[in-house]
Amino acid sequence: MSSKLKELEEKLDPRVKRTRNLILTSFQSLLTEKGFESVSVQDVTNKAEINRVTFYAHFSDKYELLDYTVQKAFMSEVEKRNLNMCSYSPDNLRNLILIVCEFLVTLHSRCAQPHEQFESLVEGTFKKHLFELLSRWLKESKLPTELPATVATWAIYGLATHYSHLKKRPALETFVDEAFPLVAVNLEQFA
Amino acid sequence: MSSKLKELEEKLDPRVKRTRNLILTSFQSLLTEKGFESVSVQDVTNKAEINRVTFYAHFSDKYELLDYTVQKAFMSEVEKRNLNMCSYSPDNLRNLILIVCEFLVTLHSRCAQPHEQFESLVEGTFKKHLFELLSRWLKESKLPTELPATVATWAIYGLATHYSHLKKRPALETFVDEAFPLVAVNLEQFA
DNA sequence: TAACATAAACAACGTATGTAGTGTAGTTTA
DNA sequence: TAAACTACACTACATACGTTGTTTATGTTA
Repeated sequence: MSSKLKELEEKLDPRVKRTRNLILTSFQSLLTEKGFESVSVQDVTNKAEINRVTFYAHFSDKYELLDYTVQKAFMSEVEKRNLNMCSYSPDNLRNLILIVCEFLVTLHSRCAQPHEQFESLVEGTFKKHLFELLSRWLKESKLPTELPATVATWAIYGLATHYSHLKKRPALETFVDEAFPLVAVNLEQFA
Repeated sequence: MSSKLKELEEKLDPRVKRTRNLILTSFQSLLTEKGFESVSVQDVTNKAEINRVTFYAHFSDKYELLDYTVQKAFMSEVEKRNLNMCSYSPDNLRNLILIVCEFLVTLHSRCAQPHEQFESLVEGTFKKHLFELLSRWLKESKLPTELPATVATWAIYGLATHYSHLKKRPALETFVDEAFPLVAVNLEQFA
């Protein structure tokens, strides 16, 4: 899945790779500086030292750029922890919850004044991939998996959002201990 | 809560009420015609026959307008079914799930090509109110309610989104029968 | 009804967006 | 290495956004 994506990316024209990376890194550093809402396409292309029009050859707008960024970040996390090709187990679930929490905490620290609109956008992208992953985990089951996978996806993302918004965050492990059973109830039949 | 809001609105300058209504109805009909993404502030004010600048005296942008619209719609649904001031019971939960599903189905029928960004925005607003409602339901409990309320909020909204996106939707009652236990597991301790 | 307060209209401005056309320079393939 | 391809730069344009200042009209209060 994501390895296919990598292959595709590696075969690209070096100019394209270069430009895309310039856009990505400029975008990320601007995100930390000023926050998503106040970053313009102009800003990105200025920092990347490319022409503004070139930007539109790669992304249709800054929302698609955000999408792409989030997707890349999530996939690299998942691969790092080898969660991509496994099936449901309590341990895997714990790790997954953990990843999502970490991801959102990091996101908040790396993005100045993350406002609602921004978070909504990230959420949409992120959940899509989370759902795919969970569906893969439950795939071998003979039971219907759509609804449990849906509930789990949303519950995990919801809990992680909650955690990342707390003023005084407890230790991540502590939180995951509390959160885990709330998600696991509906998945245990697949263990 | 929402009654307070109504009181406030009724004391408004008639000119304000008039203008706001013009904006709201124009917006809604444009939503059905062209879909959220392709509606501009200009469009709204043209149809409402007010000056574009006047719009900004009422809403800071079209996103805030959407926010306001969703909020009003949700609250009126909740009040219609008297779900506002009660506490957790299986029956209330069923009705709540039902409302949310209906809301999203209606939304899709009333909005041309609802795209991701649009749905994300609706979701943000909607979940905020859903969470408040559920928290109110669980309030009297001595148990901690934050995490269960969070999970329930997200699970309900997730399931409703899933339902509203199905090509061939089963009868609403049937779906709610399936969905209900997945949400209720974590709330039964409050019954 | 007179005095006051303020909502809305109108004109004008600077900025960001997204698109189109043309030329140039870097990349791939034969 | 020559030919074909295409990513990028640059110019230009039409459109939408959000704000400011001024005037007019409508509503409120004394």
